Amino acid sequence: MNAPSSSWKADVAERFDGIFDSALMDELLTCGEHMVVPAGTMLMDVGQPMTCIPLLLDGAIKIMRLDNEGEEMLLYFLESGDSCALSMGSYMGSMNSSIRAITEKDTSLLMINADDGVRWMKEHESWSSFVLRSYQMRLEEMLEAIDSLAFMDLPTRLQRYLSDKVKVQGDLTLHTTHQEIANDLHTSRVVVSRLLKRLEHEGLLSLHRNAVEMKQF
Amino acid sequence: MNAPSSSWKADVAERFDGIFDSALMDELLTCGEHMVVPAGTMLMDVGQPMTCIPLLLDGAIKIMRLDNEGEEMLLYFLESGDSCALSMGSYMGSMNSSIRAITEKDTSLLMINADDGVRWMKEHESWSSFVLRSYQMRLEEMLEAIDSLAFMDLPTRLQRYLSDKVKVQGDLTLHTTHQEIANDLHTSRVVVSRLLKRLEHEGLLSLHRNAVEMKQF
DNA sequence: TCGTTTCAGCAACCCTTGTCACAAGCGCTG
DNA sequence: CAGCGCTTGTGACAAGGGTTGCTGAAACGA
Repeated sequence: MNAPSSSWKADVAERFDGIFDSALMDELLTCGEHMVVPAGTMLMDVGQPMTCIPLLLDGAIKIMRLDNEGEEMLLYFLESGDSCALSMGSYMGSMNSSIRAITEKDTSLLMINADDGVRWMKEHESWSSFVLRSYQMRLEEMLEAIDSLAFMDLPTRLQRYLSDKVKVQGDLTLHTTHQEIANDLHTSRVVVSRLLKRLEHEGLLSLHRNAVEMKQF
Repeated sequence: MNAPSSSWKADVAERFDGIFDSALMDELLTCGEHMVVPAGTMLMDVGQPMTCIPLLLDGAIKIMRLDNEGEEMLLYFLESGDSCALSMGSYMGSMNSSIRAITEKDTSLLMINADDGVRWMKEHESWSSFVLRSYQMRLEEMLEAIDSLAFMDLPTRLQRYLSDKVKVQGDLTLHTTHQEIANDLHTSRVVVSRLLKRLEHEGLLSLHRNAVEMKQF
């Protein structure tokens, strides 16, 4: 991320080495548009047309579902090397996003034009194979989201959330507020404060203003 | 379903007309194995290897997720023309099913060997396109499942469930027990009885032994 | 026909989670 | 420094749902 901006091509080559064949790699480098976006940027929102397919080079993206009233709910995180399968929807009938995507960290992306993505499906087997694997991974992450909603109680979900977030952030100290956590878990701030306090008493973490410092996970 | 057993080929032709090109259609008819299974048959279970891809000609299949203790939870129904995207997993690394599939009605299926399915991905664009569209539809059904868990209360979920079931069954009278409904919604029998009673008082349905008769939906 | 099993109704109780109200502390800005 | 907004802590309470135990009725099988 700190290297000169021209180095993203090396990054792509390294990240997708062994996944994309070399012809496709060339196309990626010429057709793809590289961008670096700061944490907290909304990359995509519900109802927006999906004109491009993001490949994640570095950073992390939070994928959320919204209900009619605009209430959020975290689905999963995308990490380096992932792609947002839902944005493949453009290949299909549904042209509009049904989810919201927000960068969780400063993030380096390669944006692929949807038309190119569609064309490559026929031309490059390594691409279609990547897309399918990507769908499969998204499906499995959705299943995990369902598991946690259907089978786990809130304390457990909170711990899972904190662990996931530590892994994604790569930092034991999470710079976030109780309100934000509550939004992601679709519960209320008071409840989160209560549970966090309990975990602090159990010695699993310590609480600070705008920060949760995990001891273990 | 009542026609002579040789007529399934006509059924396939009709069902997938305009979706598969004629060359692929021929392959389907030669490679596919047709089977009719009675309602309540478990077609696939968690942990089983997925060696074939089912195409649904007629009937309906209930797709469920299980937790560690074997507790069930309904994800969605597959209906005529659908395919089980999760069974495409064989194309990817994950060879084992993470879901359970049970026929909801007497069901007519065309089973495709996974190897054939993989081969067709390269050879027939109408196949790869079908597979992708299928993934997309499954993803969207999963999103609905998540919506209902995250955003809806139990009375609402129950009504949705009953409506869905009426649509799938094609019959206003559902031949089921409160216990079964409770399993699908991952709650307890007593709670379902309570809520159904309330709906009966509201005149939305009437209750009988082993049956729920919907008035409207 | 009789005993057994399955299904549904009901009441009482409890736990988890959500809500409301309020207070206190931090940090920023005028 | 005074004032304000944002964040967190806390107690009391309400509601949704899950649990237990028991009952009677319907279906079923010998």
